[in-house]
Amino acid sequence: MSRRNAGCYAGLPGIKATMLTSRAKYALRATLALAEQFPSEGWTSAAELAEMADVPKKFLEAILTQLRDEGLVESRRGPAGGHRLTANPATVTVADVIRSIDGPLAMTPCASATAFRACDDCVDIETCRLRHVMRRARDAAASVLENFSLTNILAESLAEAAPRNRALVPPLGL
Amino acid sequence: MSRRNAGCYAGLPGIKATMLTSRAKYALRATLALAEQFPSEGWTSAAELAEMADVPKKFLEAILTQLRDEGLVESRRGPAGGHRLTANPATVTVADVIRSIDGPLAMTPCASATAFRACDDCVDIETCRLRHVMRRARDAAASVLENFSLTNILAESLAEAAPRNRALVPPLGL
DNA sequence: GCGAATTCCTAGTGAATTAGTATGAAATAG
DNA sequence: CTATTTCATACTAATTCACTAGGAATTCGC
Repeated sequence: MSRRNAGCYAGLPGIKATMLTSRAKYALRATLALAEQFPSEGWTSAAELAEMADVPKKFLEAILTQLRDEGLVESRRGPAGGHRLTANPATVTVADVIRSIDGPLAMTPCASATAFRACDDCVDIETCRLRHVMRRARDAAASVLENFSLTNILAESLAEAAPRNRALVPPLGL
Repeated sequence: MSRRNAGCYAGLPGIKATMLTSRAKYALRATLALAEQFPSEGWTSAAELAEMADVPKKFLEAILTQLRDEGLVESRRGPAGGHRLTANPATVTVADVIRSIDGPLAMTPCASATAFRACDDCVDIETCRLRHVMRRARDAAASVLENFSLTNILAESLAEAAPRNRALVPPLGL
């Protein structure tokens, strides 16, 4: 099988990026699909979600397990079982989902707010000249990702569908 | 040999991040070292740089070649040969260096300003609900990384050394 | 031109990660 | 009891990462 995320910047030979993994992208699509179902009392099966989010079913199962381990979703076995968000999607941010799957947002461990530690090759963290920039870059990205909830995203795509209501685009909260 | 960047978030089992590669971190340390030499007429050898930036010499050679291909440094062979920045370090940003080595800053190709394209698994880029957030996150990070020049970083670490002069911390330019 | 210092080029290596798939056990609704 | 679902473990093939090795090309001082 060909891998869908392979060589994601493939047009530019040799150039690749520190990107989101497929897992994380799929997790975002899946949690978004779950957010649409919220707060129905029922459960959405992995098969349905795979269809909705266009993610390989078996792979999605693994991703949902991880999301469950991280506390973002809960699941139930058996017929009529499935998955659902544990919390109101208005309180679940894009940052939450990404962190659950791909780990910290920062580009270096020493710039992480949630999982700070020195880089393995760090000579002296006190005199490191890169930490501050990396921290500010992380903070800037985090302030966006932490202020977009799943509900925000849903609302934004609705606003998109009804272009008259452009003013409804949610505030950034920078 | 043990790898210095291996398992960079290792404390947290299973959790890893979309981080800077060692290459990019090393490239930053090396260009910073080169910025300190600027604008001396001479050339700094890879061996010296490896020492200054604490990077394995042979690996640094490969990194410098890449930086040269990207136009950030120029080199000269022979005794008294070496490398130097092609431009004033005040005009070279952290974003430039990262992009030269790790590629675009965006976490998805569809959110890239410099290398935009649809994700390989993109169903329909028009209705994609994630592109906008990812783009804003990229923009936020880029506005930091593109406004820190090598000279800025050097100046900041100087300000650090002389804590009386806190006001000298360079403006962010957000 | 000679020798030494340096970059430059082509390969290669071992480990880790990624993007999945396969198989079957455990739970649960009816 | 049975069908449906999650859950756990294990597996694979491709790719990437962090390097290293070895030697060719270039250039300087003499």
